[in-house]
Amino acid sequence: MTSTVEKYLKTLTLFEFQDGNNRTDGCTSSELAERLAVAPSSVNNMVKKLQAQALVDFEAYGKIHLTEKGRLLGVELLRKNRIWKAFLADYLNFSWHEINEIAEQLEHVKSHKLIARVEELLGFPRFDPHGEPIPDKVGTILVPLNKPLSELAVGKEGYVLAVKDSSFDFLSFADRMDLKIGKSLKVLSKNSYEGLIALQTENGTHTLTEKSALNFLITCPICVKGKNCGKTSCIFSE
Amino acid sequence: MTSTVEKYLKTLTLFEFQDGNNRTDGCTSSELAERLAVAPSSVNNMVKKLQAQALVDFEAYGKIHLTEKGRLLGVELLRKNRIWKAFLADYLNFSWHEINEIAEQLEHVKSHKLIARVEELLGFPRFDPHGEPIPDKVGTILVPLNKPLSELAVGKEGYVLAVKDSSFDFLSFADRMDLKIGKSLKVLSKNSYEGLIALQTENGTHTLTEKSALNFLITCPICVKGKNCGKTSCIFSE
DNA sequence: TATAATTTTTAGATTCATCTAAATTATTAA
DNA sequence: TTAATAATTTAGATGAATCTAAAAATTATA
Repeated sequence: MTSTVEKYLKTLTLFEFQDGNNRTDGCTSSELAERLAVAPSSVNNMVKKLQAQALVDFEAYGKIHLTEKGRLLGVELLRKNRIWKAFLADYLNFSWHEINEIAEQLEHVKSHKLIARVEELLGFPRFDPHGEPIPDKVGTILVPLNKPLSELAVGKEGYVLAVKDSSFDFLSFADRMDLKIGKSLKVLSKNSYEGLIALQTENGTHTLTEKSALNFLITCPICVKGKNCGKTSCIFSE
Repeated sequence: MTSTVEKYLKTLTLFEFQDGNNRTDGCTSSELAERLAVAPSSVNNMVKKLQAQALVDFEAYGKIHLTEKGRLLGVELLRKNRIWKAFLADYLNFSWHEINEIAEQLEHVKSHKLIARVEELLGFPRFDPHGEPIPDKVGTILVPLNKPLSELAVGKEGYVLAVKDSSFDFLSFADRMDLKIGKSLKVLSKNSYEGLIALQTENGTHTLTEKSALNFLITCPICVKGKNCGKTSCIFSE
């Protein structure tokens, strides 16, 4: 198993869990090619090899689907990636936007024991610093309830569970507004004509566009655990 | 800079600092080939490429020498390797003989900031868990005073600075006698006819052959810092 | 010093992952 | 339904790092 193969499997797994939901309709060669920043013909080439190892299902001109074997390996990579991210943030004080590049290298280190020990050191976290769920050892991914910030009504309160854009510019922007994972917020007002949302964060008040707001996934500290908080300010009430 | 190139540079650097001394007579292709577990022709091929990048000096049928540029890169790899080893031992409780394989993967992760942060987390250690010196950021390697255990007279006391054999069997054997890095010992008696040495360790008393004793490098906790302890039981006195 | 043994180098092949450019198949729109 | 457009696949090439087997050079031995 080369680390290139690992990269393909991880990316395919991310496609399956896009938007927190299981997606079974697979992905196309060109979608995969774009995500991997590689030519479509390279994907085509590699997918044939993956098929020969029973890691994907594929037929000419069709969609690419992970097999159960491929999915398990892909989820394991996702697990490694997110545990390392948590380590970089918690133990080495890396900021949000510096983490991705390093974690992508660390995830390819081959040692089950290593990742288990790091996980233990961190106290078995369930989410990485971007708010993404960390799969457990048997490959189960717990996807918590959430809503994009853009759908929150005025007066609703919650905290940031995850962000969907991981570009440097976006993460810096989020940093400035103090909209980091775990930070709480309240919707102060909405201007639906202009598509602007005013927020109270732990930092102060900020205004952002609906388009950016789409990239923040919000949840409720009680409801996310499977309970029901019953508050009217809860983003899941009504 | 591929990680294969890094492996070559690191191994060449280890040749230069063999036995704690600077060795300037270079190494041959076949020596390098053996250490890297690769065919001599592969080395020959690669050395030409390294030369094209001014990382080594080499001419046909001659010895391989690192250039200053190559040496600096090699020492940096050594530095990374040893900092990771310290991390694996101190933070993740890996045992002595499990560390090598994992550190060899971690050392190729590309991020100066990462290794600097890990070093900081560990409190800027000067030696790795095998007792090998950790080069500093400018590539200086501090080689502490030491003597092989086999040269210690009866009554001398010291502690284990490093071990020279890193085979699984040897390290397990050392573990059993509690002759780990940093552990103290005293020479109780010597049977020079049979070549046996009796020791008091933190663990109890043990007997080992002169041949094994050659693989333990011993030092004095005071003298190693450049001072002079003055005790008669010091391994550097008389 | 000539010959044998060893070491080093060359030559050519292989595997992995990628590319470009051309050919093929699928999809969309007129 | 046919032509235009887009996506996918094939074919052939490239670069990295390796290998084996044969040739050349060096070193050791008789």
